[in-house]
Amino acid sequence: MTLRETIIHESLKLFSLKGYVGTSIHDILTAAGTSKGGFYNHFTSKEDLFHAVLDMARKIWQEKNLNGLDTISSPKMKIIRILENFRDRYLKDAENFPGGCIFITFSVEFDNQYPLLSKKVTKGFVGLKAMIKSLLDEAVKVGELNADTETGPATELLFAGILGTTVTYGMDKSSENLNISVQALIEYLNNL
Amino acid sequence: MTLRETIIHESLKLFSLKGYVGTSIHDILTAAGTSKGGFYNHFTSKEDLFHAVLDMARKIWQEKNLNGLDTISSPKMKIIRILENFRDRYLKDAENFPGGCIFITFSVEFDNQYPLLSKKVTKGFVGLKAMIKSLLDEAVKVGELNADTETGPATELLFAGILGTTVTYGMDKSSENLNISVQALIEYLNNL
DNA sequence: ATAAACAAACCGACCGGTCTGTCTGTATCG
DNA sequence: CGATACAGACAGACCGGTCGGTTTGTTTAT
Repeated sequence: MTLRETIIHESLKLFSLKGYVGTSIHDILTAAGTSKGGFYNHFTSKEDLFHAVLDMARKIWQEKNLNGLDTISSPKMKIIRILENFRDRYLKDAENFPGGCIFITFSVEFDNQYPLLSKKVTKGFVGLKAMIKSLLDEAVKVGELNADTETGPATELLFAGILGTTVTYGMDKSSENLNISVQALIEYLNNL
Repeated sequence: MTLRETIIHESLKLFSLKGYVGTSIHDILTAAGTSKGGFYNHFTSKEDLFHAVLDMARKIWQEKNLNGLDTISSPKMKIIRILENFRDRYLKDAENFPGGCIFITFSVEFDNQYPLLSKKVTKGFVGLKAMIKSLLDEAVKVGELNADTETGPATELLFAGILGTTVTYGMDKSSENLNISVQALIEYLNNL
């Protein structure tokens, strides 16, 4: 692993644990075992690093949450698979996100304060929400859900449920509650 | 309003907007129109102020979310009233929480980093969760919900839904999405 | 006169970022 | 082949500015 990669990966973990503002360049240098010279040889600023970290986090998010989705044809089963991936592969991924979902941390840290960074983070959430909505619409189309199912409210509930579960798991780190929450969301989907 | 009260109220707003660490003493002094002397005459430290702010936030939370609850006897209607209060009286309360729910901000900011402060913040969430659980149990008891209703998962879903809605509203500040989310939670409760 | 309330200069620690210098690997010469 | 030139990688001293907190001094009310 190159120094640049090491810095990005260590920063990802530190940002997950302490947030962007709460993590100092010094913290990063110590974790990556380098110095100011090493850092600024690869990044022009802390914000430059942030963008690199966010890109890496996005890649990991996709790998974890969309895993195996291409082998499933049913849109309803696709949503369930996302929920299971979210529970089993993503939230518990302490190697990359020891402090919990980095997007939640960023979004809470940035809104009202760093609109530009906030906007970039929010984009990911919008994408997830749109994906859920289009899968629900498709499920209605192919008859997996009743034709009169209101996919708008269902999307909002599933999306809010995922976010809320993430926050809760960040606080109590309880696998048990996590399993119950996700199971409740799956059953909600099945009862639509 | 005394200077102490002014400082607490302005800090509440600033913490809601920028978080605890992100808000400097200088910011607070400017907002409250005072100086270091005025501040440290009433508080021994920034953390001392934090506790005062948290106590005030808790009071406001109760006033807003539990409003009118004592006039309702039905446990199910009580939960619905809480959800409506949460939507109409609490989240949109820009006077006290211009940057959104301060407890979410604090919990995300503190977990993994300030365990003592985190624990104090988490206590409030635990209380809300327990309240929802006991209201659901009571609803089962009085026959408002089927006897075989699993109140555990329902509690987790409602709780995660509230937290997720809070995070979402903090990001997009969309009243429309907020209304849809809360309505979806109410309908989930009615379909239990 | 006295004490509380407040203003503001000041302190050391730490912040992100710059700058200089060293060290190492490789290309280019005789 | 061996000496030299040079570029990129990295170390760490250093910069101005801001942080939370202390101290000193002044105003105000009793």
